[in-house]
Amino acid sequence: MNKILMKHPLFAGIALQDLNHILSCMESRQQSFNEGSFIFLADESYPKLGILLSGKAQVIKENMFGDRMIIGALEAGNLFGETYACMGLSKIPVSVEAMEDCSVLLLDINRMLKTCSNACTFHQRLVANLLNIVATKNMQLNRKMSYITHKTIRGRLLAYLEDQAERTNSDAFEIPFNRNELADYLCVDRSAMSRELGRMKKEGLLDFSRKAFRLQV
Amino acid sequence: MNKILMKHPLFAGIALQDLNHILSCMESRQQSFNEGSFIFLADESYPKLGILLSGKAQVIKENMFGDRMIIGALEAGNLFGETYACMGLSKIPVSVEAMEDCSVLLLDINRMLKTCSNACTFHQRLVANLLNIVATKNMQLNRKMSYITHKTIRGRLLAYLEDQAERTNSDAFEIPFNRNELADYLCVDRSAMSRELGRMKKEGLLDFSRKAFRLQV
DNA sequence: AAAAGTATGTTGCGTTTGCAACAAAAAGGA
DNA sequence: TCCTTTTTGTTGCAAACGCAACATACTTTT
Repeated sequence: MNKILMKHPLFAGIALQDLNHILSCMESRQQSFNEGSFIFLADESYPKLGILLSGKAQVIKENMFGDRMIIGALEAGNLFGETYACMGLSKIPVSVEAMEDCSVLLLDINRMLKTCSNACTFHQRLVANLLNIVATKNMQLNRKMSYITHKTIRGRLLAYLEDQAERTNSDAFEIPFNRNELADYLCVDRSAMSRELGRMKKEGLLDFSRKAFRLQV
Repeated sequence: MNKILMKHPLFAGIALQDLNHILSCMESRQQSFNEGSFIFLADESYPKLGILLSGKAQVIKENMFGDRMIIGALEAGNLFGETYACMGLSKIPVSVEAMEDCSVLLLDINRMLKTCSNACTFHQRLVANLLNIVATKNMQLNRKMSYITHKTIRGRLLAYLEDQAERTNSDAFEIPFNRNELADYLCVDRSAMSRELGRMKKEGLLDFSRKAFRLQV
């Protein structure tokens, strides 16, 4: 458990001995869930900060008609529930189901925000880390949105690739996605994207091989 | 100034007299900017929490080639810079330019996160409010993303409208957008969207008049 | 009530896209 | 090295879409 927590951005900059102190001071609970059971139940559970320590889980939303939509997959090390906890909702609007036997660390956001009586200085760092995590997700979403806003596949590709070039300060760079993942990320059909990439290469806009790209200036 | 601040979600639940105390205790600065001057300069300014008190401004990003992209418009009451401040960046990656003479309140995130020496209890509320704001933006982005992920106009419309129905607990509801705004929000062409709405009405999927919609169950 | 302005709906056309099915190339395992 | 699996590229086709230009309906102003 400590291995996962020590590496987790939520506890960045916090030493091991302090971590244990914090966890007890925040009355965190480590809890196990059997495969198929619900870690959070939509419209019933009070939203908490969850860290999946082991196992796999899914975030699920059921609509009015009762059909379930999978919003996301969780694996060991993943943080979940933080958006709803930080929003201060009293009921969480999604469910989280254990797809394997799971071990979970649950933290109460209110305990996190209130400076504890023993003036534990790491609370401040913890809150700053949480803010950092939520803000970073925010920026990642904004970034993705700025690509997807473009209506054509070429527009999305150029927006994405030019951003990568800018962020690596180089016209040549490697992307972290394979074609399938990139197409998913940009919300387009893989084969159509492949076709467009081919066209762009033929037009001399760029060159690429697998994950290595080069933009022509 | 106090009128705007009192209504601002960042200071929700904080009384007027406490607000003034907080602002001084956080060493906030109220600053004026002439039209055309930069409130933040990309890659130079240290990111702060900004609240536009009066005037209008634009968030701008310049790419490698120097052409500027308008990321967003700001008007009185708007919060800006919070994402980058909360991420703990040392330089802000975008510029904010005053489009009119502007008055701005600037807050240092670090002062906000550190409990002040006089144990001002409202700091906690302030941080909770900030977390709430960032998390809420997060959820709004996620929501929009869940619509745009659909590849067809009809898919996006149904995702959006069904979500509205669910959130109002009714098949009949009013949307907050006109056609232009809705098309922009869903990243589709207005006329194509209008055409699709017409088709869906003819197929009996839904009915609508202006901003009033009804989904057929 | 008429005029001007804004919002919404309609339509034709060429392009882009998703989809499906297959081909080729690269990576990984035995 | 051979075989299997995965990844990437190709292509035909029908459907969906963006775009532009215009028509109609509703609002606001005077």
